[in-house]
Amino acid sequence: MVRVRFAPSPTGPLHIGGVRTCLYNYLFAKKLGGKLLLRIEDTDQTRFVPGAEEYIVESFKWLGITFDEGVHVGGPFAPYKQSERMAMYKEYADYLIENGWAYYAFDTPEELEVKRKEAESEKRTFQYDINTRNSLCNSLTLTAEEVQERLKGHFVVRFKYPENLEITVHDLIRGEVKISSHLLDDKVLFKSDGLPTYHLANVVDDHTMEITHVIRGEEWLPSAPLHVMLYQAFGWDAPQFAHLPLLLKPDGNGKLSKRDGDRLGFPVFPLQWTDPKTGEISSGYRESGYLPEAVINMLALLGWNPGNDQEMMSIDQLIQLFSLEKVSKSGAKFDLDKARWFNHQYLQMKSNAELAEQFNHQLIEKGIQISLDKVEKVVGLVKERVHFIQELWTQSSFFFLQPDTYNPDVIKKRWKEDTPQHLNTISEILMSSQPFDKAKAHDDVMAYIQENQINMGQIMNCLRLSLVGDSKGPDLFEIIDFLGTEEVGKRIAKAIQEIA
RNA sequence: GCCGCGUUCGUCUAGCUGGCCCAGGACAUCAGGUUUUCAUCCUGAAGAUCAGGGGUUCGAAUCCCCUACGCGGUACCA
Repeated sequence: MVRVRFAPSPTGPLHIGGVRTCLYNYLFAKKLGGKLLLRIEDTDQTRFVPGAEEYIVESFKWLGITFDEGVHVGGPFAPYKQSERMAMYKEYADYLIENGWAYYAFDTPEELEVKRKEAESEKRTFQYDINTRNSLCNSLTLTAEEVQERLKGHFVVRFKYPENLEITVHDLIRGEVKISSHLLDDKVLFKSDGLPTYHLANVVDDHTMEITHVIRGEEWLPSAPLHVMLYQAFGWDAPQFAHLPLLLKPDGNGKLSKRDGDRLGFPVFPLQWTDPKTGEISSGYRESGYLPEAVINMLALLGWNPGNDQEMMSIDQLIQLFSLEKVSKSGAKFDLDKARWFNHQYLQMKSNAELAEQFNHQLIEKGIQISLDKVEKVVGLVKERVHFIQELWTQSSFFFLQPDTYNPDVIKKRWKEDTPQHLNTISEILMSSQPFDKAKAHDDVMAYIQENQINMGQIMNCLRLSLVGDSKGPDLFEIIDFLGTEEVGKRIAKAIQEIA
């Protein structure tokens, strides 16, 4: 049974890269009939941000990614929050020490900082490792009595890499990654605050929760050898590893960050987030009008592809087609235009009724009360030109409100001296068409234009300008039909008055 | 600095077991067409000497080596 996990730390809003990591875990699990669990890695209490955990849960709820086990749904391996599993980590750290896989270290952060500075000034780098641990303050160099004494104060537990060992990580995406134990530093496994670091907690939890595949970001690749060694030290079978390529910023290189989103004007987070400390607001995909299925589809293709030319894929299709072998090795730059395009595609697939219902909320907020089937009618008329739900309003406001400005460029280009006269006549023609009939109105107006040999482009654009305020929008007679002849008459009169 | 990972059109990528690739698709771009307008849509074009250099081979984007560049890591953070 395949069991995978997504294990974020609650240090703020969930980054879109994290969302993708979780998506791949989800697709992988679903494809293989396995389980996905959500574990909260909150071993660093100094970085805890209130609300972050709830944010994470809500984000996946919005996206439709469900978990089989986790903090919010429970499960047979509860608790799924590391701060609630504290007691067990100490035992595992002790086990490592007893078996010679780890040691106590008493050097203070300040002392180590001094060492680093020293080394730096000599163009060297200081590392707590095989080469230096025997000259530092730890249970390897101190007598048993001294160690006992020091254990009453602050201490950390460090991993003790064996000498002359080549460590191999088998990565499902990258193949074998090898490194010598002499190059690795003796990572802290257990901090002086009594909590484990990620490295220990992650390995212990993954094992006890029976995780079979660890699918995570590439930034973890350098510490994967440690994790492999930890499994070995405990005598456990290691899960399979797969390190995903990074999500890069759209311009230049480097990891996509919150700053890039602010700078380039696109969301880096699934949901809008308000920083509880500074009150700073970061935009989210949901609030920006993205459809969850579009975000999923777009994200899935950033670092993976089905091996053919298919791009539009529902979540079920993604599950069917997904495989880690097709995940690419290099980082993917975020493409805002492609994201827009996906949203447009998915928006077109929504029914008019569904969009109308959402759009109606916006209308009500703007103080516009109108029957739902009328809203639906408008939605049907403008949907195809809209990329985001919010644009429904900018593309259709003239259906509900009289224009209060008229595009000066259009006036300049199309509005002639005899325009008011023609518009008035057209207004009358439309009025006389009772009951109103779209097709007949169209024919009548065309006939008028023909008879009087008026430039059609000119008069039609002026008519449009009067009703819409600009040279945009769907079929004019659809607009007229929706507005009703009385309203059309009013708007023509108003336009003539204001433009003249 | 050291270690690791990576490098095909502007972007996401196809290409994985060498010949069907003078490299295919999509987004973006440009040009036409549709439309009374704008947008959508349709058609087409342009766009990568496969990072560079060496090999191996009858033949390499595909295999090997070197270099360059980029990124990641190098915390008592995850």
